[in-house]
Amino acid sequence: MQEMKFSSKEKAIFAGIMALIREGINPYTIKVSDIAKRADVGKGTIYDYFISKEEAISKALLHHLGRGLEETLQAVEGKDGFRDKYYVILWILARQADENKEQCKMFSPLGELSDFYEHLADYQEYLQANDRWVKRIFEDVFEAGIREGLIRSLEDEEESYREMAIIGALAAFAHSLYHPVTSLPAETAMAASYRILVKALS
Amino acid sequence: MQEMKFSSKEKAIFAGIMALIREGINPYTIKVSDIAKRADVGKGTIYDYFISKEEAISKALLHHLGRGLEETLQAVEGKDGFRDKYYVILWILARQADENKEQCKMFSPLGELSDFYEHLADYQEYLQANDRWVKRIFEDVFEAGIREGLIRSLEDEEESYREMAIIGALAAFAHSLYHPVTSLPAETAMAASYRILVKALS
Amino acid sequence: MQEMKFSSKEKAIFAGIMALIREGINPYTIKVSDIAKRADVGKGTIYDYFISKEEAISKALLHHLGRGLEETLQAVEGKDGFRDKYYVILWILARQADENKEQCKMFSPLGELSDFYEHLADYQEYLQANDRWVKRIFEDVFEAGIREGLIRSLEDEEESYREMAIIGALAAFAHSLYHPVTSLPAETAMAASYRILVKALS
Amino acid sequence: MQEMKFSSKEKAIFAGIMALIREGINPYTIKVSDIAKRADVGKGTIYDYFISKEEAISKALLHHLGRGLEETLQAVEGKDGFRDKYYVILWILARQADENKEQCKMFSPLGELSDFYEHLADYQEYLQANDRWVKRIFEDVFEAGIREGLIRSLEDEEESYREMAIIGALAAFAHSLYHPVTSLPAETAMAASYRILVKALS
DNA sequence: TATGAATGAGACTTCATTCAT
DNA sequence: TATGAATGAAGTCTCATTCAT
Repeated sequence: MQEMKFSSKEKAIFAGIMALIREGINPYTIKVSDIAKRADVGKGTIYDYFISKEEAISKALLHHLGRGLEETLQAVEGKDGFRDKYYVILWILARQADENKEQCKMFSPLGELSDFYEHLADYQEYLQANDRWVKRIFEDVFEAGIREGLIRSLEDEEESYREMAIIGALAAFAHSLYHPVTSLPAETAMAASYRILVKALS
Repeated sequence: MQEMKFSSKEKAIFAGIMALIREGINPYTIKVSDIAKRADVGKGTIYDYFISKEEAISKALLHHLGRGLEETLQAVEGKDGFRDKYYVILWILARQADENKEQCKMFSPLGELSDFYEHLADYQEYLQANDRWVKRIFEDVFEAGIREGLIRSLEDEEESYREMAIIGALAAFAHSLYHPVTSLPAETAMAASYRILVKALS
Repeated sequence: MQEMKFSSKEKAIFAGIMALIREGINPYTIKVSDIAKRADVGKGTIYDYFISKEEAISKALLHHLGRGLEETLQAVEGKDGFRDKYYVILWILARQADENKEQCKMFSPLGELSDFYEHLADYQEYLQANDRWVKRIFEDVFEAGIREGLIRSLEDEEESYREMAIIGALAAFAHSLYHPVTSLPAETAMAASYRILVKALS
Repeated sequence: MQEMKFSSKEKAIFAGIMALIREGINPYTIKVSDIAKRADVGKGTIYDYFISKEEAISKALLHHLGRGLEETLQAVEGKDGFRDKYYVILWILARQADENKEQCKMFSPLGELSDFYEHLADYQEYLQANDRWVKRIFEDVFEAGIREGLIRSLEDEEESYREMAIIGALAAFAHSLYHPVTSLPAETAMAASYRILVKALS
């Protein structure tokens, strides 16, 4: 997955698409001409590298997701304690909430853009690759928690419980970021999310 | 809010839109002609009641959401214990996961359809109405939990913590429903969700 | 075939297409927007009646052909003697050479536009209908010739010879009309064509 | 005419174009990239030798036509009697009907591809060159016929009659080759064509 | 009030042509 | 000289919206 390199044009197109999304344009309403303008390539060039607009957007999204998760893992590994590792994820989520909304999807129950991804021949492959990143991120966090005695070491059959707990804790935080009515200070929401996680796993 | 009644044509249009979405058509790709066919009305009629396709879909979605939340509240009130009340919500989520994916959004951190809602003049009004439903559902559940001593009565400033906890617990369950790779038995996932909630709030 | 009536829009589109062709625009290079402009209808209207540009042009051509052949038959039946009947066809060909080039195709060895027609589901049906018109025209001419003793009555197996003879005689005339280098007075070419026919069949 | 030599690239391009046409691709829908692929040259190379796609196709077609006519003349000259000379042309037409449809155009009343040729600066020159070939072919046939007393020697003013007769006889045969409904054995059609010619000219 | 035939702006995509290498 | 990656003009077709009935 990581080995597959992209040409400079492909990378420019990906960057253009993500720039558009970051500006708040809905992936479903992006126009080819916008992508071309943003990526500073001709419209035809997009079709030299992708067979359709959908494929270009799907691949851009998935690629971005993969890169984001990879960076998240590095950030988590770069921290030492359980709390710091978890907070790193929360900060990344918070930053992404400002910039765009895609990254969060990985931790979210909803794959709203699946319609897009389904256009993709290697959809499942991509998705599994991303799942592997998520797994590694979670494992790194859990190991620290267990080492520090903050969370209990669970038997095998409860592995899925642990995963649900961290997803829930992250989703609760993400909800506070995205939900327009509630406006909670980021620190308070982070503390609450961390508390949910620790209590659920202790 | 409840007072605003809809004409039979409006209701037919709402029903047509929701039928389409339930069939798996993405709200962004619904065509006016599809709605008209589904609702068994002329295309022009839609513009007699809504100023644009976006408004029709937005209102249909929000109306559906409101009705769903109202029914959820009734179902929750119809149950007696904390556990049963919470499980009723989980079962409703599970059913909706089969039928469509919209309802869940309310509990989800992501308002993926916000582009649609934003076209709506009375967007905030609608949203707040739905939030009020959610609040009432959660309160009913929490009261039972406190009565039964299963969850602690929290001070005011921690109200948002309690809300985040239930949102997280529900989101964790919803994630297990929607995420294609994990396939956990519904009962196991429900038990896990309930456990997360109780631990977080005890 | 003849029973199929066309709506006023369809007829307008047919007329627009034929007007374009009569102006010398090659059927392969006609643009949808040109047709729409010529027919004074919206571009979209064309797709309400035909599934593609190709279908619209094919049907226009075939319809025009059918109408032309029908009129030719009537003109031939309206004349009395063998010579006059045949000359009517020649005059029609001469007129059409001025106006457009399609009609002649029926009498011509080449169905150059067959690429178009092949897009048509009911291509064969149309073609056979036109062939039937051609047959009836030829029969009417031949009967007069036999009555007048100008051409021999042929046995059955030689029916195809007779048909080839008249096609050849007509094609020879048509060639003189279209071939840019030879410029023969129309009357001379007609006399020659008639002479070829009579000699071949006597 | 013969003196104009073509470079190997030009000949490769001509061959590529004719290969495409022989495969049944309509000259109007040929793509430059197809030509390049077929001719095994770069797309840019085509523009080093021709100013446009149209010119390349036109010249390929005309060149092919000229070569075909040249070969036809040689074949006709290679035969001895009137009948054999004429039949050689018929066999060539029959073979070409299998392979492609272009060659026949010369003998046909219709220059359907004239739109192409008109793009050509030296269109008239080309056309006249081909006409000269056709004339020489016909003359060779006629001389034999006169020598054998099968056809009458005509006065000057009737030269065009003789030409029309042979064109008509050939067109009648070509029609039987191309018209999809009639399916006459080749030999029968050839005999009929020959009979038309002899009767017309006796 | 209700309709759906008609519209045309604008989307996606193709492909002839260019030009840096 | 030869190439083919890149371009963008221009094509086909869709579909939200209008309006005469």
